[in-house]
Amino acid sequence: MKHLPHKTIERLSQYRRALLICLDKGQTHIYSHEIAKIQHITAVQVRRDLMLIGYTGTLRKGYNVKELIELIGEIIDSQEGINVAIIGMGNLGRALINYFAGKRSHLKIVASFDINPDKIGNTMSGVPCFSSDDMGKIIPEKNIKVGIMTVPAEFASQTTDALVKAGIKGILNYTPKPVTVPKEVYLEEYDMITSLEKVAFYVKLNEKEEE
Amino acid sequence: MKHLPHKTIERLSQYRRALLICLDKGQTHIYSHEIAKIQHITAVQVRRDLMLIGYTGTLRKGYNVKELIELIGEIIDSQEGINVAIIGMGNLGRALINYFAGKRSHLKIVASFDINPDKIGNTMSGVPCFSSDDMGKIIPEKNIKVGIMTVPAEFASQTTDALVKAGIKGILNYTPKPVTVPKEVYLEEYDMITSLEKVAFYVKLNEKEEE
DNA sequence: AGAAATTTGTTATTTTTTTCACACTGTTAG
DNA sequence: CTAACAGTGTGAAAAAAATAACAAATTTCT
Repeated sequence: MKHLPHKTIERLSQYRRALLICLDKGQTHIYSHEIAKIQHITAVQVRRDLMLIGYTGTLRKGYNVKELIELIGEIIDSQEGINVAIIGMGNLGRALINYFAGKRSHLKIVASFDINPDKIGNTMSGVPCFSSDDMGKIIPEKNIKVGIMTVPAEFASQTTDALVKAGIKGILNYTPKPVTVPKEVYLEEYDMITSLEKVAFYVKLNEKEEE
Repeated sequence: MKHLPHKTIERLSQYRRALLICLDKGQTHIYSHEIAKIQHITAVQVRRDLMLIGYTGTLRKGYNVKELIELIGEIIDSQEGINVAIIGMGNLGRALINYFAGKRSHLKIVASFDINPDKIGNTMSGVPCFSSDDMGKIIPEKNIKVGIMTVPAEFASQTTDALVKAGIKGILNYTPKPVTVPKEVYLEEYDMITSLEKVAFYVKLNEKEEE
C-alpha cells in the first residue's frame, strides 16, 4: 500500500469507532451505506476507503465487522502501542484524560504535566501528574511519543520547545496559539474558536439563503 | 462574492486571530508570507484567500492589519452577533467557557445546560447554568442559535434531538458519537480521538520512513 | 429457472483545493 | 537613472478528494 490519503486516515479511525459500537451490539456484518449514514458521508466513499486498504466485503452481506476492525487496527495502529502525555491539567486536560480512561486502545496516556504544585503528584484516572519542569526527564524515561498540549495560550511556545527538546515525535496542539516545530515532529493543531466561528458562519449563511 | 471555499472560511478565522495578536503588538502591516508562516501554509494560499474576499494589500508593504481584521469580520461575522449555548458542564464544557470568557467576539455564550442539580443555578464566567430539561424554553427565549455539545457520548442523540426541537440552527458536536440532524441545521463534528490517532499514525509513519 | 433487486469493487469524471509561474509595481542601491 | 529586489495579484496547472457510473455477483422473488 502506497499512500493513504489524509482524509482516509481520519475516516478509518472514525469507521473503527462506529464498528466497535456495532460489535458491542452483536452486529456481525455492516453495509457500506450503514457506515456512511453514521458518518454523514456517501457509501461510495466508504467503499473507496476500504478498497484503498484492500479490504473486500462479502457481496450482499456487507463487511465483516470484526475483521474490518482488526484490519483498520493493523493499518493505523502501531505494533507496540504509543505512549501519550497531556501537558496542562486544566479543564481540557482533565476532559481528555476522562475521555480516554479505560478505553482499550494502543494509545496510552501515561503521564500528565502541570506547573501547579497542588496538581503535581496526584493521579487522575490512573495517570500521574508531574511537574512541567521534569518533561525532559520523564518523556524519554516513559518513552512518550506524542504530547497533547492543553496549556493556556501564553505557554504554548515554550511548552512546544520543551516537548521537542525532550524528544517528542508528535504534538496535538489544542491551544489557540499556533506553534512551530522542526519538520521531523508531526504537528496537528485544532482550534475550537475556528470551529465555532465556522458553524456560526454557515448558520448565518443558511438564514440568508432562506430569505 | 459567490462562494468562499470551506477551507478559506476556516483560514480566515485563523488569520484574524493571528492578526489580532499582531495588532496588540502594534504591528500595522503584515506580509502574506508572515501570515503563512504562522499558519504553516504557503504565502500564495494566503494571498489567494485574501483575493477571494477582495482585499488588496499595499505593494511592498503587505496588508494593513487593522483593515484586514475588519474586512474578515464583515465576511464571517454576522451583523447582530450570535448567541451560543454549551450543553454539558463537564470538564470540556467548562474549558470552553473559560476559553471564551471575556473575548471580544460576536459570538456570545449566553447559557449552559446540565442535568446535575448541583450545577444548575450556578454561574460560571458570567454564564448561567440551566437544567437540560429547560432547553426547549431557554433556547428560543434567549435567541440561541448555536449549541456546543459536550455531554457524555451516551446522551449525544437525545441532546441533539432536544436542541433541534428547541430550534437550534447549528451544532458543534464534541461528543465521540456521531449524531444526525435535519438538513436545515448545520452540524460540525469534531472527534479528539480521531485527531490523536491521526497524530499517532503519522508519528509511526515518520519512524518507519527513517529506517 | 429466470427476473428483479441489492450490494460490492473499480474506473472514469468532476469538483475542490493547492501550487506554480509569472506579470506587475513600488523601493532601494548604486 | 537604472538595475536588482521584494513584494502583490492572478490565470493556468496540478494534486487531492469526492462523486458518478456501471459491471459483476449474490440473494430473493415469482
